[in-house]
Amino acid sequence: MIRNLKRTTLRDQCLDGLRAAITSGQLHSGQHLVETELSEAFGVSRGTLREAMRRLEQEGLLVAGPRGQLSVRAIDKAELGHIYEVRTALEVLAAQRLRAQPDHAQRLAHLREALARLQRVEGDLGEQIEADLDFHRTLCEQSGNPALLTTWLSLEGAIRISVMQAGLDRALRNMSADRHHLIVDTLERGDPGEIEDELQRHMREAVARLVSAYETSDADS
Amino acid sequence: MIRNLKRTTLRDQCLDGLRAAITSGQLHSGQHLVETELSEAFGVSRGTLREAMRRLEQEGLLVAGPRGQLSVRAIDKAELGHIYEVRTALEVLAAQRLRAQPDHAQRLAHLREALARLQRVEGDLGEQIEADLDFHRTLCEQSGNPALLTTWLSLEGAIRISVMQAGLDRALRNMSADRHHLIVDTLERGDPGEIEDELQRHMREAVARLVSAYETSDADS
DNA sequence: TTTGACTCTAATGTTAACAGTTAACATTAA
DNA sequence: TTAATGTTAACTGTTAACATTAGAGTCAAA
Repeated sequence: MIRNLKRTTLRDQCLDGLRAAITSGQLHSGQHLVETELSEAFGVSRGTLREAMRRLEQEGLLVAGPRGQLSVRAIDKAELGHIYEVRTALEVLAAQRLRAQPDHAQRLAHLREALARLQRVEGDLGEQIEADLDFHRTLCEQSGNPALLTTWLSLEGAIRISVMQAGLDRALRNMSADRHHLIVDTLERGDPGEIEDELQRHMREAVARLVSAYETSDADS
Repeated sequence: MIRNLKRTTLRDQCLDGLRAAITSGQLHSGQHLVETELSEAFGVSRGTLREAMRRLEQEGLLVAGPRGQLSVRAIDKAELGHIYEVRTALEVLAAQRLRAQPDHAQRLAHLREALARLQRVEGDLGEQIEADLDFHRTLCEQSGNPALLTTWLSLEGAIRISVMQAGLDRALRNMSADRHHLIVDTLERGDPGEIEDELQRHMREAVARLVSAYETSDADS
């Protein structure tokens, strides 16, 4: 099979590298990023790095301070709630649209696949968060609405930061494939109201988990 | 009175200038943008311009072709439908959240203000589209959820391009303040289902208008 | 007519250096 | 001692130049 070869620019490598560093916690929330240090660390020039940073800025992973100084975004409890409110609305729409597709059986199969992966990696914290996000991303992909996926992706960075801030271990405690099983089952049954309720509940619980982690870390400090 | 001086970087000026050029139709859909030409036109270096372009790329106003060549995004009928589907979901959420705020009366007042402007400019095409977007943006602002506004803004560029492609005159024909009056009235009455239905209808009609404009221009060509 | 090698050009990718600004520290004078 | 004023170091804003590559065009040989 002949595929398009992918050309990878330094800028894109920086982008991926930075994103990974942030979402893995190597660069923690609030940390100030110095262009000169980073460009040296990546072995690229400042101009190249800056383009990547501008992108991350708009993705919501970085925020600009008064003098243009970029730092890793910190997300408080209120913002977390707001983000998940939007996220929920998007995924509810995704579920409804998926259901309305003529080939929804096939699309559901993709979702079941993502679910299977989620079960497979149960126990591995790093993999589990990836599998979880993958499941929800798949839901948006299979909605048949690319704009919906794009919009969801614009929230993904912020979601990852929230999880990272809450602490991987805390965030994932009580988080299992079972809950996602419920979503797929509900989707299969196909009652729109039921689907919405199930997703609302799923998200509400996720927020509660993350917020509680915030509070215990508040107590620590 | 001594005020804080407004610090405006060249990058941000380029950003605004480019956005304006695109959404005003000076740069038409599909047009290829050459860095060297633009940087010369703006009187800035390529590096500075590139940062602005990267941002517009992620805003969805520009798309990158092979070898990184950026051109003004063209939106087809299918994409238009997808975008408005997401937009509708966001605004429905905004309306529901606005309604749930403790000071929703005050927030509704802001919306009425935007409505008044819409009535005031009736007739002036350029102003009308601005007032229309302003109304819907205000709805998101007054939802009390900043993340919702941010997400909506990430669609605004694409929406403007759609309108521009459809042609200002065609897009705005049949578009009146009356229809927005209905939204506010429904919001005031406060029945969630009714609010959703009204917004759905509003958007469905908007898409129909825009798509019909596409088709007549298809016939022209 | 087509293929292949070659050149040339135009555009983006990338870099290094310069300029301006801020914040912290050192110095001086009252 | 302290408050005002140099002074310096660090960082971002900005630029100009160099590197690389896709694409068009040319031309000769099969």
